[in-house]
Amino acid sequence: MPIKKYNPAQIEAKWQKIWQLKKIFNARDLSKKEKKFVLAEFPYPSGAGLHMGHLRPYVAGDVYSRFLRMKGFETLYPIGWDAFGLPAENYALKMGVHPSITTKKNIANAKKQMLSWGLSFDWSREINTTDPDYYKWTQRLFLQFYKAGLAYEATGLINWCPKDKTGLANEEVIDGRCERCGTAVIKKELRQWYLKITAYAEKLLEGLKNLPEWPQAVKLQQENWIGKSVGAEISFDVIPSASEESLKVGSLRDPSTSVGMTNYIILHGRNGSPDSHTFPWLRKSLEDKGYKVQAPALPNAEEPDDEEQADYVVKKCEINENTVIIGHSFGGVVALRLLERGIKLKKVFLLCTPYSGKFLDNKKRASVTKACKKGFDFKKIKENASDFGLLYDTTDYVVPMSDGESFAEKLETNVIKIKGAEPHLSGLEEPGVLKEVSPSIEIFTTRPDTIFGATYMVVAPEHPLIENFKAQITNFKEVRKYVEKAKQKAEMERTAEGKEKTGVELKGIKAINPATKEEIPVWVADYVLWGYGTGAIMAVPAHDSRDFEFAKKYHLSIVQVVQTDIIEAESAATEYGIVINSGKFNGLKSEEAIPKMAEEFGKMAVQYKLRDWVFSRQRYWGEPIPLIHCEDCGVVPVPDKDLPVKLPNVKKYEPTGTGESPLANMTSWLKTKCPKCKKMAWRETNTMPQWAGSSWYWLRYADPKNSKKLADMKKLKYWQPVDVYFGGMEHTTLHLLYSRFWNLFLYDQGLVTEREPYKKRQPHGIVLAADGEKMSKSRGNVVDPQEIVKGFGADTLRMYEMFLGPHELSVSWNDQGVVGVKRFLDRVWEWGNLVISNKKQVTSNTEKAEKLLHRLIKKITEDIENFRFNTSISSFMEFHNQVKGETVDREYLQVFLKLLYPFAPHIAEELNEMLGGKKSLQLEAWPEFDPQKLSDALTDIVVQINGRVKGKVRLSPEASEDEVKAKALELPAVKQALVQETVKRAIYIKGRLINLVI
RNA sequence: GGGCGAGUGGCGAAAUGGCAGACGCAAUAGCUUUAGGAGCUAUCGAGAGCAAUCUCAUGUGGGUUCGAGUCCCACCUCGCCCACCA
Repeated sequence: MPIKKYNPAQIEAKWQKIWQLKKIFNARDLSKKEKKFVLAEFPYPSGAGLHMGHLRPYVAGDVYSRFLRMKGFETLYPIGWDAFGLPAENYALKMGVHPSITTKKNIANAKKQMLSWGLSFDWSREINTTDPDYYKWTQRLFLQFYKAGLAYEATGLINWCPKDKTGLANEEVIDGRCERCGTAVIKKELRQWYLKITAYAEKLLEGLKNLPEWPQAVKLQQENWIGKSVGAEISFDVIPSASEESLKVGSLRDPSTSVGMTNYIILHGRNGSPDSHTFPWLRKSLEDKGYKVQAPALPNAEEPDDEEQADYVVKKCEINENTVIIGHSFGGVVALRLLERGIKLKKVFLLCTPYSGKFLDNKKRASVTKACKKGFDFKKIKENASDFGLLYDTTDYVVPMSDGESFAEKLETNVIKIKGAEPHLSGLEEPGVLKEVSPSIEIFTTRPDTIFGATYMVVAPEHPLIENFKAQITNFKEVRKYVEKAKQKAEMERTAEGKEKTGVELKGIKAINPATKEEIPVWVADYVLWGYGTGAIMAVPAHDSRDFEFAKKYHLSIVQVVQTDIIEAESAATEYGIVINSGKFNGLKSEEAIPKMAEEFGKMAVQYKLRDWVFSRQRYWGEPIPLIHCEDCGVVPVPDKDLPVKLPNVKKYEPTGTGESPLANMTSWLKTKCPKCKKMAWRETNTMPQWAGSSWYWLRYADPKNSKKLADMKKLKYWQPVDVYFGGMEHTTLHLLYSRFWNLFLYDQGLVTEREPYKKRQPHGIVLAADGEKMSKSRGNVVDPQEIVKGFGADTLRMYEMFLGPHELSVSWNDQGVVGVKRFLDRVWEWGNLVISNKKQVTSNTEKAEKLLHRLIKKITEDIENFRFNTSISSFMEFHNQVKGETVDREYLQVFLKLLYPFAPHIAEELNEMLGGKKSLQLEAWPEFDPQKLSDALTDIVVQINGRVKGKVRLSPEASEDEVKAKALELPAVKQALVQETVKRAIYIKGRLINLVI
């Protein structure tokens, strides 16, 4: 009987249709069976279609899912489309086709490709991030962040891609370039929405410890990205340095001659005077630091009138733009009245200043209450002072902390809570207050043990100290020039390797090293980064190589304070050692000195490299941020009932490049009503980044059509977490980090049942072209998977893709290699047909065939469980090479087809049907092996002499050492070796090997 | 500069510390075919030898072990990630 030719095109189309019709891959919610959730990263549907790189995780997930279903698990293997993003929009710009249209077309094409590969997705759960029914929930979750205080708007220097004309998150900048288009990223000062991922830095780090099934490399990469450092925060006082002139007359510092420098006015409160409370001490302390201080005795201190006292201050005190007012209690009210009058001040400190006019002790203070009831004109107040400091006492029993919080809200700042020496900050000495009111530079260091060696300080060019001390810095012109230049430089330039360090000293001010009490110079240099730590450092040139390099160049002093084993003449000694030249700390080891010195001079603190996530994009094709700006109510979230905020159809999606979204031109969409006060208001015009929709998508698969919730809680509980997540290494510090963050947050909000979303992460290597280079259009080395399907069939494509190499390693595609797999499938087809068409019913299999089959079951099962697909394919080939001469029955063939099914499902189904199988192999149980049938009665045991193979003896694998040894000694090669030697020792590995030591 | 990973035939690669190179590609010879292709059979790390066989071989150099591609140390090369991160 002629054998029908193997025709992959025909049988593949046939089975793909049957699978779809019977919906056999659809997962059942809340099934009694144990569940498995297999996930592969959903694709961005680009115009070029899916490529070889997509195939790898999808086929791996498919093999695994088909295997799990046969193993009896309720298996969910879903798919969807991550369809918002720049390429669709850029294409739209070029061709004038709306992104929704190109996206639709691309999805249809990608889906066709996936179906042609025979992937067993549950298509009933298909999702699309650009579908309003989906992004309604993306918006809703954003508001959840907003309401929890984890989404905030702030102006800052952000990464900006000049080509894509949008802001970028830190994670989207790869080697100083835009992750999407490769353009060098610049820094731009912009008002942006941020998600406070830093609030989850510790949780993201901690969570990694509970992910034993994640590859170490992925965990390490996330750990490094979060970048936790433990060290100390230490404050260095800043003082005006002696001017040239004052030096001439011999006095160190004469405050009266320092024109334009910071000066202080202390305003006492009700029932106070310049000589009461902490004021004399505070005054002396500030004067000791070199500042001019005025402290008027205000009129009618017993029952004060705010306006009268303000008049008095104007009359009696010298006030200019560099004046800092410290207003204690009612004195703070007076300071605010000055600002209301249009008097410009540098900074105002409110110390326990009343706001409500109500007191915790319920006593009446009529004059104070009266003044408070008048209210404050905060608009004017904010206009006239550049900065505020709100210091409130946690032990105060008169003025409530809520008064401080009210001021904080109106003045858009935070309350600094201090435990006073006496309640209401009225002790004779209040060091907490002094620390806050006197200018200082906060630094972070991991080496507080070297503080005695801090011989200068460096601030980043963006540090506000520079502007704050504008008046005192004598070489300000030079400084400003340096700062401007540094800000203009692209990040890449600034951090370029081997670049020589530059900087300018801030002449006219000095810092005081809190350990040595010495005055040290302050520099600005761009080797200190504004974005990390506090944007300022104490420089210890003896023990930090960067500081060393800088100190050498600018001839700054170098003081060694740690003795290390390694003697280094021309570089810094950065290792731990024994502390020296450090007073009472001498002799301590660095490890011991670090916590001790941190406590002495500051406090232990933790810093992370992770930055908050810049979450707004100035582009069209993304989820609109669901917020409304109202003149009276401020930022108001769109109420749930009005979600989704649909992306409007616009004619022009051209990015403006100004930092405004194209949506800003859509007046009709832009104008809306404030949900709170119903007055006219404006919509937020920024859209969300690419990564928003994918930050929660796996949750939606549990219940993709739910219109009431992002997913039903019971269904979530059944399906979560993802058991295996297939995806690329490139998402480690992008999607994978972001989605863990969202999930951890949603867990804290009680919206999901699992802390961590993915139990196991299975990364895959890149599929390279035959030349070992990345496949790319420009190189012309792209292999289109559809060409392989056309030429050889999907089963060949799938198996070859798996056969290329280990799943997690990069592999090179080799066109010639494909035929090897095709040949194998041809032979399987032929062999199958031979067994099926055998007229004489074979009733038993040969012993050898039995052994081969049970070994294969064991091997394939273990390989799939460990994602070693490449060796599975080898084993199939090896099996086939050995079994083809043996006689086997039909059941035997069926077991083989079950094993083959996850890898090459079409051919397996077809042969199974020809064999008389009535149902899909998917519904069959996975074969079990019989351990009894794995080995032969006799086996070859290797005989070695001194570890070198001399021969083999054929014995039972259960043979004893003596038996094996006796037989081994009979081998001619062994006899010959033993002519002049004797066996000193024998090592026997049961059933495998004997080594004779002579 | 820091972290992680990898170096095995002409190529992709395999090998719980136990026969290195399974499996596949390419190559060579033969059979088959009008030819090309495809298929089938055999050979296929290097060197020596008529041969049985022997010697050398897993980036380099040491070490541990009865025995090392595998474990340890140092070095070299490549890849990835981070990077003036205080």
